[in-house]
Amino acid sequence: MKDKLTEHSINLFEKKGFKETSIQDIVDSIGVTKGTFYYYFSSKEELLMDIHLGYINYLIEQQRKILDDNRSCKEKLFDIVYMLISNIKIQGSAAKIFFREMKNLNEERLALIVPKRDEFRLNVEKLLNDGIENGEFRADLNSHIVTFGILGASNWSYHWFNPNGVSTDREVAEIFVEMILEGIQAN
Amino acid sequence: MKDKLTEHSINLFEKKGFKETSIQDIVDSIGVTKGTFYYYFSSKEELLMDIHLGYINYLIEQQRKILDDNRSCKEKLFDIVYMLISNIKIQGSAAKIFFREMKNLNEERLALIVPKRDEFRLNVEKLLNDGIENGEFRADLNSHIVTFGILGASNWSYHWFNPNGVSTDREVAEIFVEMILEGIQAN
DNA sequence: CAATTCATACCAACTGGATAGTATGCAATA
DNA sequence: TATTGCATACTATCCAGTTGGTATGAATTG
Repeated sequence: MKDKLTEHSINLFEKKGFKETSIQDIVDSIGVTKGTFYYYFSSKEELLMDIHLGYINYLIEQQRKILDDNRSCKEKLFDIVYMLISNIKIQGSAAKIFFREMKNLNEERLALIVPKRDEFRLNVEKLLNDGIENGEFRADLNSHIVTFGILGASNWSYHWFNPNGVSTDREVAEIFVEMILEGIQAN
Repeated sequence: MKDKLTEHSINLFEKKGFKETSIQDIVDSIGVTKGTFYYYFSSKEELLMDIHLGYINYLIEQQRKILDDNRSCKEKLFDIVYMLISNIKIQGSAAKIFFREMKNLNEERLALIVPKRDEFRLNVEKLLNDGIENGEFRADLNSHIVTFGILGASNWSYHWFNPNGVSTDREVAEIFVEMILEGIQAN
């Protein structure tokens, strides 16, 4: 029941927003009552925190698997971009909530989320630095800013990417990584 | 007074969110009363619409100026990316509201905003196609998806770019456009 | 084995506070 | 004196969270 509440909440929060979705809306969508909700969650914000943690923890876990692999930096970069885009199929609604509704968490809770978000980004930055050191990437790279660029392109896809559309997640990832690695300039 | 109300609303909406900011909060921040607000706006949503229109119309106008110039596609691409990032100084709060609070507009109003957002994107896509035709950009480019990548990297910057930080808007734009044009791969 | 206790999982009704929007009033100004 | 630019007071509604339950089944005990 707790999972059911969370799943339905994610759908409703995505469509209508956190503040715009009442507990009543959530429990009505399942056919239970508010008592049930407060049996599983102590507050609406705790539910939101669960959603945030579910999203970011999954991403970090997947990233760790990729980084622990014994592959080139280029390949790892592709894997991370691909993972972010393919994750839209799995967690697209949660992604929207994560970036849109973060302001509804109090400072304490934010202090648990923000470092995880930063960790994910800094891992990419480190990957770039490793690639610069081993000669895979250009030596004159500003890895800090470039990381924001790569993650921006990838993360932004939750705004437009349709997992059931004509382009697959893999195609998009390939196009993105080719742009990032080789550029769009004609030779 | 109308501009003052709008400006203060933008600041409050950015910090607390649209639904979380009451009309009372807005008028209190200026020291007037709700009567004043409803003298200038017929509803809270109309104010939000004004903010959305102000943001997107400004972007389209700036983009038009860039595209009408007689410069290369590469230069125009740089100008657009630079414009988007430097715009954070001017309209950063409105940008956050634009992408975060769009769901608070009704269908009629959304139907006026979404085409403008699409227009901006399609203009970039056309710029890429022009560049492909005239040989500035690679012929095998998927301009549709690459456009999403470029705009993603640029737009995402409102999440992290600090106009008063160490990197200037111009530096970020230069790093982004170099990544987009030349790629990060070592030769 | 039968009675009792107890935790689990839910339900229904209510409260207190907040909030968008309205109706009306009033002073300055043009 | 009519309009502009506000202020005041009010209404109707909504909603998070609380309180006090009930049904069920499993474990405990006499």
